[in-house]
Amino acid sequence: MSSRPQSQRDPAKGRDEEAVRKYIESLALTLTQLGMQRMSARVFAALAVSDDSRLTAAELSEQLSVSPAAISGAVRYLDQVGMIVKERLPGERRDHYRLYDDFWFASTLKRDRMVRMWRDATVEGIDAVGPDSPAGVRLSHMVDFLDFLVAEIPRIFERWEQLREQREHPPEG
Amino acid sequence: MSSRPQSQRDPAKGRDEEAVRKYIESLALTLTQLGMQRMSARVFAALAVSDDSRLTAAELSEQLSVSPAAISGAVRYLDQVGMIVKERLPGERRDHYRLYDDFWFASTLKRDRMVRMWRDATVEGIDAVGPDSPAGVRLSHMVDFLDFLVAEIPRIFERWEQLREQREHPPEG
DNA sequence: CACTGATTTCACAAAGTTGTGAAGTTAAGA
DNA sequence: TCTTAACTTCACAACTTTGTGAAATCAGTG
Repeated sequence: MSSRPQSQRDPAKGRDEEAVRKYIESLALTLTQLGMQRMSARVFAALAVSDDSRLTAAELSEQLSVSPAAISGAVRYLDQVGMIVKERLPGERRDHYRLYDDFWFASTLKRDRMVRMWRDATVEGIDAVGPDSPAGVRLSHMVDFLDFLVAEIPRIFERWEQLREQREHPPEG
Repeated sequence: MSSRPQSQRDPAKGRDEEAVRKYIESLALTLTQLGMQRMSARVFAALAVSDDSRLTAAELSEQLSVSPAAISGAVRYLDQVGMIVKERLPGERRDHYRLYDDFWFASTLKRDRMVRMWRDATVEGIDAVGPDSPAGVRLSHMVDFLDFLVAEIPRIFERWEQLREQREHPPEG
């Protein structure tokens, strides 16, 4: 019993397609719980494991076993939030969808926008309950925290960039 | 025309109930878009604007115009993720639900758990596509970033605590 | 220990979301 | 300009989620 009957790694391809499919669904599930639409999450995951992070709608449709219509809707969303680009080389029939390498920024910028919305809504609330009431004071603290967060997000990414650069060009050659 | 006919600020109460209700819905909407369940978001918002951040199920039910059953479900969730506490003073009939003042921690800890899940799922993915394939390299970078994030989150809160302390006890008395 | 008010659970109805097939639109190549 | 492959849009059906009323459970109080 040294072979794996169901989850077989094909030496030619170098990847265990069964496990890849499982991973796609597992990553998609996590992203869904984080608030991403189901199909968009699956498309995202499929692109992430594709070797050149670039697939056509037809390939996505086949790999995920869904209709082209579903792909169309999913990529529209991913495009809007800036996580993928649609590419068509001159003289080509089909679009390719590419994952942004720095999609972290894109997805986090979206969250940043939400925090700002939260903050702005809360400022309205302070006025409504009265700035000096206990609730008003509490809401003011909330705004302080949200302002802090908004200011902090760019710093986090700076730090990540630094760290990445250090890894790619270590101090000692 | 110096009075506001619909959105009236009652001097006795010191708050514009109409505007408060609007704020509750607006905050709830934002939180929903951030991934919180609708009713839980409304309960959270209602507690945030209540003067002592403490309401009974009946009060919540009335203020939000929903059944006690709906409140029951919403507070169960909020309790699970640690954003509220259920309190009943000895010799009382009804529970009070209180907003954690440092609910930021709770809500962010939940997100932290998600990031870890994402990270762990991705490690599985690396094995599936082969660590040396282009996809494998890309997924490794993803893991690096997620590890960075997980490490960063506690530091952010440390910084917030410092800032808050400075505000409350400024260097010059 | 029975009574009563409060909360939770459960089955179901209403509302919302998601993916499909089919029809419509766009653009490359003859 | 016509043909055709590829993508998008739309109405609808399947599925999921959410909130309700009614019944059950729980906890104080006489």
